[in-house]
Amino acid sequence: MPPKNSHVTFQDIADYTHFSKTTISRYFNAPQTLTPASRQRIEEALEALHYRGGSKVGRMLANGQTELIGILTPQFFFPFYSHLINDILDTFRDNHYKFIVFTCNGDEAVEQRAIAELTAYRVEGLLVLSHTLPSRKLADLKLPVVTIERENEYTCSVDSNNYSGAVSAAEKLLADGCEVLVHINSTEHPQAPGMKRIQGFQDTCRQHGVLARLFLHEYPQDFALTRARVEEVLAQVEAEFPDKKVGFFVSNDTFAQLLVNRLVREGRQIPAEFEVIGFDDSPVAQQTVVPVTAVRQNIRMMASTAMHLLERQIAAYRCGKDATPLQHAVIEPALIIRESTLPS
Amino acid sequence: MPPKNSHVTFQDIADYTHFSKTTISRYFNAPQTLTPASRQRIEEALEALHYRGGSKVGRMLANGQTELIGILTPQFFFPFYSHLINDILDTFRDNHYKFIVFTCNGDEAVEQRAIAELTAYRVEGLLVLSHTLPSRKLADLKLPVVTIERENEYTCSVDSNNYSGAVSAAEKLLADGCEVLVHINSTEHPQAPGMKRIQGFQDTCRQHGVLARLFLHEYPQDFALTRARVEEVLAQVEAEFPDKKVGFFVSNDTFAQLLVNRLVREGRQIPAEFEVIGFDDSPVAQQTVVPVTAVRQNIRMMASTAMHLLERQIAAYRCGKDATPLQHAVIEPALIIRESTLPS
DNA sequence: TTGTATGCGTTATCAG
DNA sequence: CTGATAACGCATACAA
Repeated sequence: MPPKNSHVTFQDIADYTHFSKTTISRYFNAPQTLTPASRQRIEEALEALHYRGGSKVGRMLANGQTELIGILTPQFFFPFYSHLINDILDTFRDNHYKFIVFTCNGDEAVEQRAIAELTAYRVEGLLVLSHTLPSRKLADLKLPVVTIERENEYTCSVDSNNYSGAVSAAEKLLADGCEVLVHINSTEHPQAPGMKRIQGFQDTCRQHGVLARLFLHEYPQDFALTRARVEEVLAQVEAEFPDKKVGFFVSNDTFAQLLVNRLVREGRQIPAEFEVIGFDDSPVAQQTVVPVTAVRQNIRMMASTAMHLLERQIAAYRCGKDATPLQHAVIEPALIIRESTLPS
Repeated sequence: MPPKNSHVTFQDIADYTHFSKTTISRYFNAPQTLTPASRQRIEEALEALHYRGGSKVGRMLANGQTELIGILTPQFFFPFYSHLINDILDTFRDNHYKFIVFTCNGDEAVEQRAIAELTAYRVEGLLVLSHTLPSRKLADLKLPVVTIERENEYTCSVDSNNYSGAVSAAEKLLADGCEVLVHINSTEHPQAPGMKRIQGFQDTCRQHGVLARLFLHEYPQDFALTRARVEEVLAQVEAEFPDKKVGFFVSNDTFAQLLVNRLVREGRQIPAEFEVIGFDDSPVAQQTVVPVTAVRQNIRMMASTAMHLLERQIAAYRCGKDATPLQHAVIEPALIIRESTLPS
């Protein structure tokens, strides 16, 4: 009988049943190879010993499979991150992988420590949403890695089709008769997938011969700054384009919401005088006074695609290969029409 | 020289330096006990072998300390959960604990599986935000556990002071001259800490001799339902209390936001005709057309308190005790005044 | 179908 | 200050 507060091991079960611990191991990993009678005997023992499951630690050491995946994310405050990670963690339902999660918050030192820990725990793969480390460094880890919506030159990746998202937004604004198109975005890493929104926006405007006005700025660190930024942009736009119907394509929903709030409080008509389209389609988009038309990222699809790409790599690694061909998945977003633009 | 794609072990370093692996272990765990010369020699070896850190798996098996903590949460869609978990994960900066996270989504089977996995990985403690399992069951695990904002009879816990939060909200509405106070809440588990908001609200109204009107309903599963619920409540209130200044105390910010949006779109004056106070103070509260006064949960404090309580228990367990006295921490929230009530 | 022997990478104990 | 040896809990190749 094992000590009270400790865990029941295969050895304990073996002693109780007078089998060897090998047989006990087989009971769990290949039950077919035991006689029904033996199985029965072991089952009784499990009952008697109050067996609550074996130790993965021993298993990990013995066969090297940890069933652990590491997630590196900046933080959970943007709905995009929390929703994506939510959907990734949900794959546990049909999948045996467990996730160790780190918030790195743009701090490279923390990210390095996190990676060191993850390799120490022998995680079988990495899902990287944070963008402080170049993909080159990630590739050096010689570990299955999938990066999501970030610079991805040397790693497998999943991104939204930011370009086509921007095109569909711009085309909607044009179709609704906007005379000037304004795009508000933040300047990030030049290779960030989100930068393609600028390209898609500009290309579409050029193609239609309509004026494209860009407002690029650094990502506002707090809410007051974002608010100030909205004021600046609006003042500028009203000065530059009085009496024109302006269509705003904004790089995130929070910004779109602030814009809508501001316009509504000034008594401007949406979508008659102004139209607004956001990006992400986070919950705020539908909760705004005037619900906001937005480019919806297919987050669920991004999560499952990322897991598939990672599993593929993990399988390859188990077969001894230490590099798989780079695959870059691009997920199509959808334009969700709400009241901040004309009905479709 | 170890094989190319494999990990460098203490044995490899020992072979290279002609020390024993015991000495290598000591180099990492008690460097003071080595001569500077030996340290030097080992450092050179680490360099030469491109050592990238040892295996926690071996360490786990040898000394039983996994430095792993399990988190069980319903999901990440409510800002309360994602923010709280964000702040918990952030403790990694000053702390050596790593977190395995599960989203259980109210599914008891999933939660059981998750717990089985977590014990299999020999996590040293559990942080439980999900509320499908009674605290009695959690206590049976004979593992350090802290429950957060949920039924907590048999476990250590951290809650917001829901009662005092409700009192301060009700008092603010009364001080602002509201003639009728309406509280909208959802019916949860009767022992859920959030239920104390109802109590605090009612007690305050009774004390001031003001009518307290309660709207309790099941938690709306989707956004359309929430919206419909807002309509019903508003219709009812306008029918029951025409020409009265009504103060709403609402159990979450999203609901408060919808209420505010609805009132604004109907041209009602806030805070002249109606006042609204939300709960949580999630980002939506300040992003609404009329920024919403809200009871702010001190999430950062809740996170750090939870970790402290858990560490205390873990320390006790390491000393062989298998039960620590139950501690229930209660964190004081703060009323954040915004434009949906009169200025303070 | 079952058992024996060995190894996984680290720490702990006890000697030297 | 350093080393030999035995654990930790499980899986696997090989033997019976």
